[in-house]
Amino acid sequence: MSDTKVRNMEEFAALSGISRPTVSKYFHDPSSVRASTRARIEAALERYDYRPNIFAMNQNRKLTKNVGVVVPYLTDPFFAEIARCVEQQVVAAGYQPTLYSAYGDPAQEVEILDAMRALKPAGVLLAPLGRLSDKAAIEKFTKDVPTVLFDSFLPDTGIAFVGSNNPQFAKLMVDYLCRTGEPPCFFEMATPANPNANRRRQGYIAAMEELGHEPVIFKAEGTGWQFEDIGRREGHRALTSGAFPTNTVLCSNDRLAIGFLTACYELGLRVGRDKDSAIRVAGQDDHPFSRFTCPPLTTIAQDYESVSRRAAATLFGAIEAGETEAESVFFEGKLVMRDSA
Amino acid sequence: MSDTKVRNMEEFAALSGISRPTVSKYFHDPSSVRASTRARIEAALERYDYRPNIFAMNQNRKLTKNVGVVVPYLTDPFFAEIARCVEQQVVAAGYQPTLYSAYGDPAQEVEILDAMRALKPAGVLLAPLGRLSDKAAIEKFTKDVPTVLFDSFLPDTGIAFVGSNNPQFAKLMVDYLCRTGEPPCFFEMATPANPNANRRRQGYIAAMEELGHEPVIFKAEGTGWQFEDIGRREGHRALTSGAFPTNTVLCSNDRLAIGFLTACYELGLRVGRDKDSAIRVAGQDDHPFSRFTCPPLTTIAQDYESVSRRAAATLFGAIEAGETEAESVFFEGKLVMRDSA
DNA sequence: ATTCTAAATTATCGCGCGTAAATCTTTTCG
DNA sequence: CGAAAAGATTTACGCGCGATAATTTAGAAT
Repeated sequence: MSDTKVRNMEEFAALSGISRPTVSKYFHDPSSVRASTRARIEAALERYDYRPNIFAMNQNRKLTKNVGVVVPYLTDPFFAEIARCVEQQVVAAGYQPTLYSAYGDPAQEVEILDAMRALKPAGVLLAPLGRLSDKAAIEKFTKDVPTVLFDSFLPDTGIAFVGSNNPQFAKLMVDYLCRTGEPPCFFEMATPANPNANRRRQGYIAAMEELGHEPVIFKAEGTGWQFEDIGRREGHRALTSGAFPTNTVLCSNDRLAIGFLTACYELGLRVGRDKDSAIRVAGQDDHPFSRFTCPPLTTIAQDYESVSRRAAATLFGAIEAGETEAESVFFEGKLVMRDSA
Repeated sequence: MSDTKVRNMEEFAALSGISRPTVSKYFHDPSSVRASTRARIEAALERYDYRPNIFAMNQNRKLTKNVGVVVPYLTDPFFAEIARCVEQQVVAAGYQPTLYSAYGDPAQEVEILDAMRALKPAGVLLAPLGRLSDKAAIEKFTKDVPTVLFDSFLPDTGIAFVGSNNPQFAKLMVDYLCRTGEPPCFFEMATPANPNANRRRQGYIAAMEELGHEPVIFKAEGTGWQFEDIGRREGHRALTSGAFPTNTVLCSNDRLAIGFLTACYELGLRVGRDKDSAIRVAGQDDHPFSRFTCPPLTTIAQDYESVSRRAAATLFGAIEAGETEAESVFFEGKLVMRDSA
């Protein structure tokens, strides 16, 4: 690579012996120029290290190659993991992802969308906060920018929704737990921010009734995104107040379960499915850390890979075909048996 | 807000009764215009909802108000947490953060820096991958873009480094462990990606020798960023092979410790500092999850808040003053006593 | 060799804003 | 009240690229 600094496309075009409009076409779509000219441009690209000015490029383009990825809370390893998968898909499709986190704040979620509008993204993959989201603002945004929702469903919003079949999660786990021991009690947050929690509760109730058991639900007090804290504190309260008529607890999600396991430990309760154990604990999500809890957590695995793959595919399908609606998908969960239940 | 759509600054300037260059000045720095004109502009802003085109803005600006934040691996809650703090600081300073993760890949780290160069950021807060980083590429980048390094030190690179005093971490913990029981063995990765690990090892050795104990180091095999996996697998190996002459293990970081705790659990070893326990385990970092391990992990807390605050302050100080060098800072860690040691 | 067509070239405009110089206006303060 | 200073305005140009129309060229097919 030469040390010559190329200032703009004009100059680069001259150096490569190709006219500027053709070079412009090349950068917009390399396959749109003849193979021989393409080779010459790429040869010059090797020598002179020129890159078009993105600001000048995007100024006159209706849409950029940017794709926004928005998650509710990036310090939650679950969202960090799914964001990673989604970003990977976006890159594979030839777009450039930009990652945003609302950090649990609905106002910040709206700000992110506002800022993104100015960036003219080709599309957005959005996992909304859920109950606290400014639904009107989000719906309005999705009318301006092609958006696929994932993880957290909002009605009548965006091109499509891609997520998990949450009622099935709970049913799967209830069936397993009843098959192998006492029927589970349900441990969830009193006011869950995420609508998936409601579907899991409903799935739990339905599954229990189907098997002829009385559903028992403990509602953990507390708000915010410090789920482990809540699981621990309210786990103490539930366990010491005898809130559970059976020896089995199904937590609404793994983070609650992780806190609940801490509470069990601190109360000297041995957790597991063997005879010596006092209690069985299960979660839902297959959180990256659930393999390392003590004991490792039995849970329902979300299909991160399929969700992100499908969400991205739906978005790019819509962008390229110009469709404004597509079919929503709910992926099944898989039971992951570990030692906690 | 009127429904009139304002297309550009020209039009907005006309609507607000101010000349375009003055409006331009206002957007660049609202305090640079007279209070009365500022009021008129802001009144018009209320009515007409105009926002300057960022692409056109940045095209002719040498520097933007963007600040890049780069971390090695965002699905590591430690980096997610520090990224959150850093982003907060950047926003507070009136800049717009953009978050990137190299996901452990040096090539991707370089790509991120390359892409960022094109975005003309005012500055960058960079936590390098460490040993695997393309140091030459990073050093070159820091010569073009004001960059403050954090977490992971690289010599002669950037404006300054802001991180933790890692040797002190180990010393603090060794002192505590020796004071309250048997001297610790050190459990670390054989080929750590992060240079902090080396300083922690050195700190361990120095502290042990100072107290007249023989340092014992177990090197866990394995590469990559799945530290918990490595801690668990190699923990099994270490424990079953009798690699630890004492009943106390200091892990190089909390993620290794979390995996190590799982190994202990699976081997039926009771972890803790009471008489009934077979082994004491300690970590370093105060990882967000270390409060919820079973037992909760005794560790050294990194001062996330101070590190991010200082890193941001150093960067903005340099940007505004145009300095190219500043003093590096190493924050002390604090002992967090929990039940594991 | 001729013809046809796809591709490249030339020429030119426009995007929305930054920026500079010169001029005009307002505020400040002695 | 007047002069100096600070701020606003006008005018004009430039940034780097997208996009278009008219023209020329190259490559493939006949």
